[in-house]
Amino acid sequence: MKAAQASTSHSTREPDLAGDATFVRQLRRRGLRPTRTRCAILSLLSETTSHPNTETIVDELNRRGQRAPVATVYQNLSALTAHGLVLRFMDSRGTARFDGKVDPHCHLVCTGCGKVADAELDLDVGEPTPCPAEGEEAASWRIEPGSMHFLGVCPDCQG
Amino acid sequence: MKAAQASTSHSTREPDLAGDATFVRQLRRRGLRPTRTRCAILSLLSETTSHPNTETIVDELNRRGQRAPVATVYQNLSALTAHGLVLRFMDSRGTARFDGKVDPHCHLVCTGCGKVADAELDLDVGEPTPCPAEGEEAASWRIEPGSMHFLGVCPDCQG
DNA sequence: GTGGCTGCAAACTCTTTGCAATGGT
DNA sequence: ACCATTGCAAAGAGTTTGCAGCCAC
Repeated sequence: MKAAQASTSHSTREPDLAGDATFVRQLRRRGLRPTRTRCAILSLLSETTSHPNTETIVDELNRRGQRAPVATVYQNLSALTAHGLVLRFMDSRGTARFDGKVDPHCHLVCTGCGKVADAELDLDVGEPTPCPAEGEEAASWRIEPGSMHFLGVCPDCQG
Repeated sequence: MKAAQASTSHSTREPDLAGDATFVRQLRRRGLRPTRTRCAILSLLSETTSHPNTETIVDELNRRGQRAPVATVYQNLSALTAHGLVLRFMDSRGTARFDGKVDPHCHLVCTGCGKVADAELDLDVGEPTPCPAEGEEAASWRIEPGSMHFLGVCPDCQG
């Protein structure tokens, strides 16, 4: 995963932006400052497929020595979401879940335990056609890639 | 919509179960007692395509003279959901939304304002195939009909 | 140096829980 | 009469907001 670019210029304190140069670049490209917390969040999300919630992300950051208060993590996740670096969606409990994988795929969300699994849909689904229901003109929505979700019951919760 | 069956037997107080016989039957069939609140909720949901949240439902009940405290409405919506009489899902803000239409269709959920629109998908989408990711065996999920959701940006929120 | 970010606390919203009173069968 | 449901209050979880101090540019 490309070793840390080590401490280069400025001060000698701590390996600043302790993160992977890839994340720094991603953040800069979107006009976001590459802070340690953000790099750590991106790094963490790129390594998992478990669609963690905010609490889990905070815990994992702590575990990695990249301690950050909840509010900051919320803010960062909002910023990253708004700039398209991560995908945010709600599980069946109404808790926000995050996904570093932004390319098209879909999610199975368990209505029993809230678990989320990635899924593939073998057919190439085009854009859904909004029903021009009450007042809603047939104007088109901008659908986000990788944003398809199915509610269901996971194997563990069946029975 | 089939006029009320009027007061039949028992007491003469208030038109009890002031609701449509259809809803009474639906509730009984699922083993739920047909209370006024439940009939009113079912009636209300059958008349709208706006996927109201709990607060909106409470307001609408009040407007119809079927006053009920929030907690009761929450409980009833949970019961109705658990028994498959209504569909519950989360909008992009993590607020629960309800849909009286349980037959297969899909939802567009606006990440900007939280609005939800019904949509049709012209192709017959089969079951999604879960990726057997980390620990998750290829065991199959039970997918609920009418539970497909897309995140996107509605016409009003674009620009 | 300046403006964005962090970090801590407090507030807010949505939802659930507990329990006595009421209502449906 | 019995048990589910109501109705009210209070607690709980997740998230947002405010503001002083810090850091990236």
